[in-house]
Amino acid sequence: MGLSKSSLSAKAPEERRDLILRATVTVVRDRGFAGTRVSDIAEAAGTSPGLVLYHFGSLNGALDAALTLLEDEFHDDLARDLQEQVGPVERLRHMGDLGAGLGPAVGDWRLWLELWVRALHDPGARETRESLDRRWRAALRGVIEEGIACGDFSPADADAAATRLASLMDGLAIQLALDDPDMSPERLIALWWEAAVLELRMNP
Amino acid sequence: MGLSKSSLSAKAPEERRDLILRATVTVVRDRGFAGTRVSDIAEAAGTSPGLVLYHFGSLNGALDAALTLLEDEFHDDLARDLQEQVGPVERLRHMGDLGAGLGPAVGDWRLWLELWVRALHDPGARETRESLDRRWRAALRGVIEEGIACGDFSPADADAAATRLASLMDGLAIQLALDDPDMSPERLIALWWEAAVLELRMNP
DNA sequence: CAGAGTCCTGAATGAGCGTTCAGGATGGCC
DNA sequence: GGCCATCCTGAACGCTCATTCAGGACTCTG
Repeated sequence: MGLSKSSLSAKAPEERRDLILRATVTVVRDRGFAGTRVSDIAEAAGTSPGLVLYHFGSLNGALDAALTLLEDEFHDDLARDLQEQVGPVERLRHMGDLGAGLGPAVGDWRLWLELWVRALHDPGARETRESLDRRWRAALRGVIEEGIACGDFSPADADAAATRLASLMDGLAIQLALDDPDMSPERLIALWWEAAVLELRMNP
Repeated sequence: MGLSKSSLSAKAPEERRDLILRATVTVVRDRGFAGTRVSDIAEAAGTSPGLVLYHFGSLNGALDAALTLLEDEFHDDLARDLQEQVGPVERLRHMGDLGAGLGPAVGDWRLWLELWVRALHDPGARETRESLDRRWRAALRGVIEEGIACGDFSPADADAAATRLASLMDGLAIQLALDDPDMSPERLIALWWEAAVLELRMNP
């Protein structure tokens, strides 16, 4: 029995660390930052509270590390996802799908809400939030410019249109995250797409 | 000295209760729901922790009561504010100002963020959130219909336009609440108004 | 195979905080 | 004036955690 126990311990510390990180994201997702305890993370990761602190120094350290993991994955997923699409119209449409939670890139909007509130009080979270937002908006802006270049889009003001479409997505997604009965992924996509058509004066 | 102390106590309990409620809102505004302690509220209200519990039963009771106070005031302020404006265009413009934080009705968007996150985990907050949202959207919807009736607005889809304009306001306001360097009250107003012009096909 | 370093555990510690409570003051009522 | 209900205080209680720590096990190195 000593063996069976030890087969789990001291084995592949990097894997363990990563496991804990993902467990942290999971716990934050349904408990929120404020409700996440060290023991919750440990339990979700199938390990002991001590190990969480061993790897990350403190609860806050684990939360911060989870945040940066999230940021990196978001970046990679988004870049990969968009590359798979051909042409600005398809890419734009795909960003709508991502916003509706259909892809891995945006993930769960509840996490975004949590991040926003944490950003109100924690400088690290504030930076992560800004960085994530910047990347998302830059991607949107890139798609729009691509569309302008090839004649698919002709917005009156590309900058304003990009900001509005990004903000609209946030606002719609809030309702989705909060399970508002008036919102659904399909409706979000439809509403957002119509706004995009309007803003970008798309050529049919 | 016994007198000077007693002059503050046991005097106007309703006032005291209200004072505590307002103190609660203040504390939540800059500490957040998760960071608000009973002693913070007591200190901000210039009273003792015991009294907070005496009036509201528990910390959560105080937070909930503060939330309903907020909801009522929001409702009253919004109705009054809008009545002071003449015509749908003026009213719509005023709603933009309110969203930018210029009026008392919307108050502080940081509180809205906090409310959203609390709504993720607390049923009471969820209801308050939905109610506030409904009222705000109903007001917007009312203004839009008024504008349609008198020919100022002619949106392709009034429902969709209302939802989008409300959501856009939320999304823009998040950046304002988070002190995003790319956002300011003036920019929010301008961006939102342009969207309204576009969505509602306003007659100039 | 001995020793050292790394990884891991879970019980102990101690701080922070919600809540309780015993008691004091006030104001109204008879 | 005496009495009672209400209002109010702040010290004390007890619980919930984050964090510490002493020790055990594994892996690698020589």
